[in-house]
Amino acid sequence: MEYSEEIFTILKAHHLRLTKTRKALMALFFQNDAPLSAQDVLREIRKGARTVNKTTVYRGLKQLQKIGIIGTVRLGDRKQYYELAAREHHHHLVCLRCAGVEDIDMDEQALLAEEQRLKREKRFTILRHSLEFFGLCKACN
Amino acid sequence: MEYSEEIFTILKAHHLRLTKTRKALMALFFQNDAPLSAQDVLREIRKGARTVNKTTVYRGLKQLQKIGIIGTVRLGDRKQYYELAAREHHHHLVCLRCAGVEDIDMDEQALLAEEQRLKREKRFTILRHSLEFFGLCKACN
DNA sequence: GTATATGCAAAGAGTTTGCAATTCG
DNA sequence: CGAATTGCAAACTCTTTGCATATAC
Repeated sequence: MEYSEEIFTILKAHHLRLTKTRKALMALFFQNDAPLSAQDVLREIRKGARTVNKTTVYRGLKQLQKIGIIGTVRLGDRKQYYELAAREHHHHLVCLRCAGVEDIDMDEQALLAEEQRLKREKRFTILRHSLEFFGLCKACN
Repeated sequence: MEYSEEIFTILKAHHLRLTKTRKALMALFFQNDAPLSAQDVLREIRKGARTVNKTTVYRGLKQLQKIGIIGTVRLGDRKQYYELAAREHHHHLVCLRCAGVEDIDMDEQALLAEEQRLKREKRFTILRHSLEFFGLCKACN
């Protein structure tokens, strides 16, 4: 998905307008790989000489999530983090010291097999999983 | 670890008294396999005709965690959940409909291999990981 | 012009802190 | 007795809601 036509179409389909705030949000997520919290988003947008209210940001994030443009991740603290949903499924490496986050791609064979087993043995239908690694990054080590 | 001598020794080593609240907390965790939130704990203790203040519960949970008797888990909402730390490492199956939680044990070969890779390729020291599955349980299916 | 967006203040959930009163050992 | 524990109220973080005003289409 690229930031322009397609996004615009999705918004229109949901009767959402292409406002300045929404544009700023999009730009942020298309520039950033790391998951962003509402606070992160606020801070970043404010750097760009725009004043935005936190309520607006919270509402904007929720709407983009609802229409499937961004998705949420939990990284061990009480915050909710957001990242582009179009990106392929991946997990995160969270540094416990500097709080930095790195994306990682890994072979999910084993996890998928496990999900099959759970389906078979416990009759539990798995819809998604969350897997994050915590530790110390290269710099903090 | 069993609920009695050893626990008592650990408490004493940390200058913690064996109070009624602490006893109630222990009993709960030794009876329950599912991770409990502070609210859960409050509700359960109150069932037993004891009145406990939520502050006391929050403080109690934190202390037991600090001395290593219980550990924390995140299950996708904003709450913190606790469970006995002595139990072997495991993961959870969370039902998105009834919010029920089941423990699961699985072969972690693949995850450990992945952690080795991260250590090698990214110089990231993994201290722990969190893996939870979300979906619909047998009853809610 | 009208439906959607925004800002502001206030409220809500979960959790923590300060302080005086209480209890364990 | 003295240190550890409790309860209560208040504060704090993250997030949501209500309502009047502003803006996109």
